[in-house]
Amino acid sequence: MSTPQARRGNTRQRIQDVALELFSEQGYEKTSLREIAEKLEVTKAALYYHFKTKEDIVISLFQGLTSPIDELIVWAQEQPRTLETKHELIRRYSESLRSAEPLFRFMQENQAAVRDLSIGERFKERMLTLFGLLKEPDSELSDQVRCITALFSMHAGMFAMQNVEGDPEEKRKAILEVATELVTAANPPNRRPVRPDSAQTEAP
Amino acid sequence: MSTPQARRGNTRQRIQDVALELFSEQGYEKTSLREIAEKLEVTKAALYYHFKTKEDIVISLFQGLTSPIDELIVWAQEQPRTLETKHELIRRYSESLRSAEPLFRFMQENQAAVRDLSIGERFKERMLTLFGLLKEPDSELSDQVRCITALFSMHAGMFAMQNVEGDPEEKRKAILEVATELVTAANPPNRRPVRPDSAQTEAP
Amino acid sequence: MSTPQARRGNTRQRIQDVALELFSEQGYEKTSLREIAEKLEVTKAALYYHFKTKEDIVISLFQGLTSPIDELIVWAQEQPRTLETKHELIRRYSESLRSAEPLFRFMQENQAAVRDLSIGERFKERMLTLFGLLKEPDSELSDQVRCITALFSMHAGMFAMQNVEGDPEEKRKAILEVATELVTAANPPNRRPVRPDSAQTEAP
Amino acid sequence: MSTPQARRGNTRQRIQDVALELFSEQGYEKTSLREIAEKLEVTKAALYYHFKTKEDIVISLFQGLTSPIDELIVWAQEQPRTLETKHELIRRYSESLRSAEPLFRFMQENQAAVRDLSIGERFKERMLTLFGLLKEPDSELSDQVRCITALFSMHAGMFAMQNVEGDPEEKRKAILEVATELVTAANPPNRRPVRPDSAQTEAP
DNA sequence: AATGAATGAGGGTTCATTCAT
DNA sequence: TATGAATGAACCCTCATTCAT
Repeated sequence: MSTPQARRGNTRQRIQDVALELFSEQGYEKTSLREIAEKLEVTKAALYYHFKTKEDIVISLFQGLTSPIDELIVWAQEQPRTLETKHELIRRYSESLRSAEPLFRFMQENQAAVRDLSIGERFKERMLTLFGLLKEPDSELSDQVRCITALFSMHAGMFAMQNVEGDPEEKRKAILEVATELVTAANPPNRRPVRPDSAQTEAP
Repeated sequence: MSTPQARRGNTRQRIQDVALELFSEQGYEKTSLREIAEKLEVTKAALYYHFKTKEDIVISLFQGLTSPIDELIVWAQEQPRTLETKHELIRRYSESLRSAEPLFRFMQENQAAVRDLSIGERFKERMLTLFGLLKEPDSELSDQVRCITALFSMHAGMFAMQNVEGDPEEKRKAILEVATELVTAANPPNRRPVRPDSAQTEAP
Repeated sequence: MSTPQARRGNTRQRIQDVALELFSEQGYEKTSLREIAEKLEVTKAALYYHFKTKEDIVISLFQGLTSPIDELIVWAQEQPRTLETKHELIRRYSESLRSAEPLFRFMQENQAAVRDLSIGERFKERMLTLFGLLKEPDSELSDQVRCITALFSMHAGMFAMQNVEGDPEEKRKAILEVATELVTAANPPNRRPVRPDSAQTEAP
Repeated sequence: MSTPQARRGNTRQRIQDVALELFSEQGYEKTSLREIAEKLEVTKAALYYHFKTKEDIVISLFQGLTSPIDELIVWAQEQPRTLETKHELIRRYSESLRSAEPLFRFMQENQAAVRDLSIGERFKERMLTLFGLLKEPDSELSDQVRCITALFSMHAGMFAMQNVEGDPEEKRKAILEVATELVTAANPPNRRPVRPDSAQTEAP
């Protein structure tokens, strides 16, 4: 399974795999490059052939994740700001997260470490943008909470439910369902008509 | 305000304050005892006079938090398992958290570090117990998600909303409101009639 | 057995007892004052009320031992330099050691530590003096070995024989017996003239 | 002689040399890795490249010694249990020790430290095995003392006689001579024939 | 594509010791 | 006759990183 021959040429990938595994198991700070190297049966120096720094490994891990999200954001910005769009937004988001579960677990559990890791700031921006796309500009506090909770539950959901029995895909659907409800509740249909400060009579 | 004389006798407290501040600002692993000591203008060794290990400092930080929660759990277990009880449960829980916000930020952002910190396991148990008190024994996946999300939103809520403007106390209320809704939705009134173990024929 | 009342006034003694116990059990360097203090249920500072330094404790431990040996040396120097005197010397020496066994175990097992402990040099002198009293001035190498071995076996004997079953007092006698033989052999009465093993009739 | 270039490739060896030197000069506990590193003009971290722990250095020092002794033990167990075998045993043992003098000085003077150093227990076993090979199964206490003394004198002998003038090789021979005598005396010729553990009618 | 050897900075922790009270 | 609080120095050890080969 990991004979020297089989390792030819895919060391970079293997480093990423092991790194993600250990990072999300033990945390970023507690995982040393020595540990990663040992598990791969290579030298620490070999890691430095493939990655410039420890942080670089993390960055590379996120590379497959950020562009899908960026595309999603672009897509959403092009759509009309309807409830349907929002529903579709989180549906697609949920989809994106499916393959990235360990990455999110890692991020969720290592926020303190990730925060000053350059990826941190970038990610926060995305979150705020998504948040902005979900909530109405002047919505009430509680509606904002609903939107944030919707996003968070999708991030944290999967591994927060490790103790709950059930098929992973079923869980994901359940989480999406709740998130959708929250978004729905955060966008009351009859709100804008009544709002006095800008007679947005979007009546049919 | 910080003359050597004025510091007599409250060093332990001051260590805890600075530690919590730095831990939740920079993360547990990235905060060194040297740093804490320097900020206090004492020696590292002085910290060791007051606390046996670095972990011991963390444990002491949680000491004021665990017992209120334990009491809350005991209280809830003595109440009838009604929706009102559940509402009151999270209302009280929200109250408990008010003073413990930095502690929760710390825990939320350092899960990886906290996990093998002895406090981690204990805390997880509490969460599972609370979860068990909120959800009905045989509730559907989506209802379980609602309960977990309710709990999580209360933990993460405050600092997840740092970018949202508004009075902290207002935010807390908004969060509580959403959490309450989630719990309500997770406990559909027409479910209980069917439950066999206690013919609660709550007529339609 | 160690009520606060019973401890009145004899703390100094108790420190010495515990110190000797721990020193010879774990070694001098590995035994910290904290450990001693904890076992006594006093503070480290209390030790410093009774002893100026850690080394001072050791010195005090040897105080009961050095004078008997000094007296023994004085006595021996006043006697005629006969074999009988030498026998009596080691007999009395053996007697002195009986009560000082833990002390010798400590010294034997912590030579490296004791060496630069001021007591070390002083003790070495005594040993050399005793050695000088046992051997004849111009004796052969092998006879010098016999004398040194006699002394050493008395020091190391007791705890070197911990694995051998038997009554401690019996052991001491056995050791003394062997030591006596060694001294006898090192002091052949008719030495140079007659040595038997190779009719070296070095007659004048 | 110690240019960076000349040092390449033999650092491990140099660490061992300096370590043994310092350990036996100052004691194990009192010798810090900083000291060793400084004397070698490398960093402490360099030591850790070559040895996993401080204890590991000690273990490596003993590696050249234990196998000769083990072989010696095996050899002796294959021989008939005669006096000649015993003589040859200690003769060979003495030979083994010749090159290991500093090591034995170290061990002898740091027993307390070595005792819980993993090497300690292993070494003690060897000693007991050798002891068992020298003494007769049911020999008297005094004979057991003779055997133990024989062994000990060979260990301690060399550096116990540092103050005695004479050629080292001559000293070794003298020590071996005395040890041989002790073993001889511990194995009385007329004991075995008669031994039915009682009625030892040792004819005149 | 990788290694062997090393470094500098810093980690948490422990020590003997001091001194005002 | 002790203690509470603190210190400075040192400890062993680990880390991410470098660089010649």
